Amino acid sequence: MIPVVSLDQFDRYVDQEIQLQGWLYNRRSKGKILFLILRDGTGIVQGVMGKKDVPDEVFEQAAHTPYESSVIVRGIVKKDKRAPGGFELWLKDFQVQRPAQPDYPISLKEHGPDFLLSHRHLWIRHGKAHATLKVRDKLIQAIRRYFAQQGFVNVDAPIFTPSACEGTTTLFEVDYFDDQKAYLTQSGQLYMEAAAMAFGKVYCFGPTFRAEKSKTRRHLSEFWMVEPEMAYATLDDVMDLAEDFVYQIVQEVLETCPRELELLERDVEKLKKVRPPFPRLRYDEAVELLHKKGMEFSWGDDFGAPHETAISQEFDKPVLIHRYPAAIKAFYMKPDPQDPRLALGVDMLAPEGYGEIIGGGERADSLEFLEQQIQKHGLRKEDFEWYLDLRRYGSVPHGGFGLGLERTLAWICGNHHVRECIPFPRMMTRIYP
RNA sequence: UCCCCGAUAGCUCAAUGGUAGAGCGGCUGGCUGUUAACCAGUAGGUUGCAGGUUCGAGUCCUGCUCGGGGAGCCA
Repeated sequence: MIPVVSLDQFDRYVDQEIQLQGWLYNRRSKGKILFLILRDGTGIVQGVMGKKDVPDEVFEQAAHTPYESSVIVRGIVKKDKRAPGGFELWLKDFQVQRPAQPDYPISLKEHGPDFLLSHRHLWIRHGKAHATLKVRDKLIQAIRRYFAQQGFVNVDAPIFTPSACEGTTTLFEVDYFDDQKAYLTQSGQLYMEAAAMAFGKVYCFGPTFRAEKSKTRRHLSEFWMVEPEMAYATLDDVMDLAEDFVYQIVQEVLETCPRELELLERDVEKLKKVRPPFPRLRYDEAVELLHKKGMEFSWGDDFGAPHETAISQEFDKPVLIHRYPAAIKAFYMKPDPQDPRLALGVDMLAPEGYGEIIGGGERADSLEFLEQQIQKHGLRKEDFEWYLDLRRYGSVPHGGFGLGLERTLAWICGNHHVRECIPFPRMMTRIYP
């Protein structure tokens, strides 16, 4: 019985005959010898077929099988220094499971973004798109492992929510529930605050939705966010967690994805520098830094993308910026006891201009203050009664943050655009495939 | 919503206002070590849509559609 072996197991089958179930990725013909590039989802290998090694009809068929036909081949695994992956497969048989049409659209040459995105369902078979999604899987595993090891309980937040978290303009409306509008969630945070009062340390991890009219390489309409929340935690605790968390997940990806990062041509030396401590700047200090660099900026404004890039360029690690003006932050942020103009919020900017990957902070724990804030922001108090209950029944200092998965992945992979960092991106201009 | 850029063969792109082109991919053939192989042949076009200027428009003008990049907003 000839074993069916996947490409990532080839090192255990050197000089043995195996079967490979996969697809024909590419072909080079040299007359009486065929080089058939095969992929099986776990990797790519060059199959070598000499005309004398197989019956004529098998050779003829292999020479003319269209790319991306599904094929089952039999051959001997050979170590070979010339092979990019270290192995070759000396073919003894080549069976076409189902021939592809001869007009497979994606070639190994360059394509434009519009074409590739319209063929995303096929594009994910190829090169960097494929490698990025593999890294995404490992990153997700690292995230879940980290929180499990730190004693966090996974408590997922709902996708449908009854009210806006902060303003209604960025929400997708859903018309289904009786008597009231519903929205797709833009954050699970408020629910995590409830969960933290029940379990201590919690996190949620799921899709979030923003109906922003944003067309930039940092924006998706649907993206994934992981949001830890801790009871009895201060802003410093939140910053410590964010720092250690980002350090650990980057380390794990470096360890588990060396081949993918190489294929992505990522300069891993830059990622290896991501070790604690990360620089921590007060908003005031960040503003000063911008002024020192000759940029115009008024105290009280929020940082735009050019400012974020300018700040992150000064460091070779992620940088934490904390204590923003309260006026530009969300209603639930706790004011700084040292200076009530400031809120105990923190953002983390990724290096190399990848922008904000984390936003969070310490939450307001006073019932009276939150009631004022809800009124000040023009929110409907009845929508937030459950949230206020958390302050009525055993309120404690607490906080957490949200990390955007695709932005983090774009940074780790060195990808230009977040749309390549999610299997099927949803953007303002794109809902297909 | 605003600003900038673009749309020509399946793909990536050329073409001074004067006959619509190349490379890749497809198809046919050649080659026993190719690495985005190479060589020869061949098929493939309503130049995004609608108007306008002109003897003549892929090219200039106007409007529209679609896409890309960015701003604002955000992760």
